Amino acid sequence: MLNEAVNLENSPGTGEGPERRVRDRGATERAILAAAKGLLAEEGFQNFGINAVARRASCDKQLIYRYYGGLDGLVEAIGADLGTWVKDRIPEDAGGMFLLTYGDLMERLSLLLLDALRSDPLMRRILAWEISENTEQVRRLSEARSKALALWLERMRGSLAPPKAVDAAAVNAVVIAAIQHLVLAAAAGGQCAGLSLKTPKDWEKAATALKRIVRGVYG
Amino acid sequence: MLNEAVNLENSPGTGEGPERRVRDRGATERAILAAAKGLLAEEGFQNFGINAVARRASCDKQLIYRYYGGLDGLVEAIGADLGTWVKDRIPEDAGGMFLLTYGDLMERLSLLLLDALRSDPLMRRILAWEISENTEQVRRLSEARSKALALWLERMRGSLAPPKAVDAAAVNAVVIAAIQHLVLAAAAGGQCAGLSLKTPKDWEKAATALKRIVRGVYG
DNA sequence: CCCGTTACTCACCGATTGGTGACAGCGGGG
DNA sequence: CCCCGCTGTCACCAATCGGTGAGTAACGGG
Repeated sequence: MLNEAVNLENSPGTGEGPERRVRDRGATERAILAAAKGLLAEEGFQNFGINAVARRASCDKQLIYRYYGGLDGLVEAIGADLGTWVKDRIPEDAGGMFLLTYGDLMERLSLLLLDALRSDPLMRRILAWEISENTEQVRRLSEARSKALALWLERMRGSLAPPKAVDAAAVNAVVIAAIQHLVLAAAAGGQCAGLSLKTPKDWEKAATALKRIVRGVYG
Repeated sequence: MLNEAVNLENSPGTGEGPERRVRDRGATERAILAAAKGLLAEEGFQNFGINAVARRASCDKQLIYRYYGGLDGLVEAIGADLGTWVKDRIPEDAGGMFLLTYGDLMERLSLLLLDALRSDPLMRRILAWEISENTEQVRRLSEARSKALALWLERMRGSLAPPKAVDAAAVNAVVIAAIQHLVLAAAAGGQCAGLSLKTPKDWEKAATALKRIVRGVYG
């Protein structure tokens, strides 16, 4: 019923067939993944859904089901893609790696992580997602992100052992928590606990405080 | 569902059962606000909407529009209600206030804030909401929460001045950021940066690390 | 040439969302 | 008394959501 005006002919001769979609599965898959990552990074997880991704990728949502098995699979693909994050963010020179003390190392790492997160909207959105939801979907993505972070830290740390006097794992977790929350709060509202986080000058202050904290613990 | 027995008399003398409200605007308004707070605290902001609140309050959503002017007004009412948070969370004895140093104070305050947030799901959800969205709605709620926190800190701090050698505002913001993120991550996934945050023993570790950090800065 | 596989599109489904207009029932004031 | 206003209920709207089944168009091997 109501099938009027459905069978319009689109004869190939007249005018131009606007943007002919080429039959290239690989390209389509890549377009979908890119659309998903871009959408998540720019809009956040709130409006992240099958329809929105398909709209952004300019393809039918059916293809998402076919190629990725739905949103879950797509999210998983994003997680897998996060593995490349590490490679992109490791300075290959390893120039600063003649650092002497664990304090030197952690100070440097803290600032590097701060900058890395500040310049990575996708990572931020995933982080915010982790905190706001606890579905299986998010949990798997979270695991991939956590693993990427751990790998990054391990690569950067090298073979320098932490001091035995303090519980370095716990202290580092607290420091990382601070960094992550600062970045998230800044991206969302431009401030955290009364401290403005907008201008480079603001960030200078935050970085100084962070350094002081790390130095206070590790000397 | 099946609201039969609504129009029964509510004579004050009889032992009445479960809280029946009959044409009582005040009670309805309170029920709506309570439903909104409970829903936000338990379910999070993801499924927080007119329909859900009305469902939980067992009333028609039209009343929410009438009495609060929609979700925005309701959220604002929650924000206003947050003012009571401070009063509920200040130990009146002020017993520990013979603290001598700023370091003593900040260590105590950090642990108090950690526990306060750990035991307050509503506050946690609002915090997560702030980080995930940046609508006008959230911004106003965020402001109320931020103000409540600042007031709490001020009341607890008393008249003890911070040392001039460090940028106490920035350092404290970083510490607060760490506390908030630890609590949020724990509530969501039970861990943060590889540090498990489930058992009291886990929290002991985190608290120790936090204390060490504060002491490292403020001596 | 035909024919099957593959890549892709479209129409439709039920459910739920935010939002609005109309209406019923009670109660107090004229 | 009647009437009006307040409280609460219901039906309905358009839009969007995730999800599915059926159909179409290109390609490539025989």
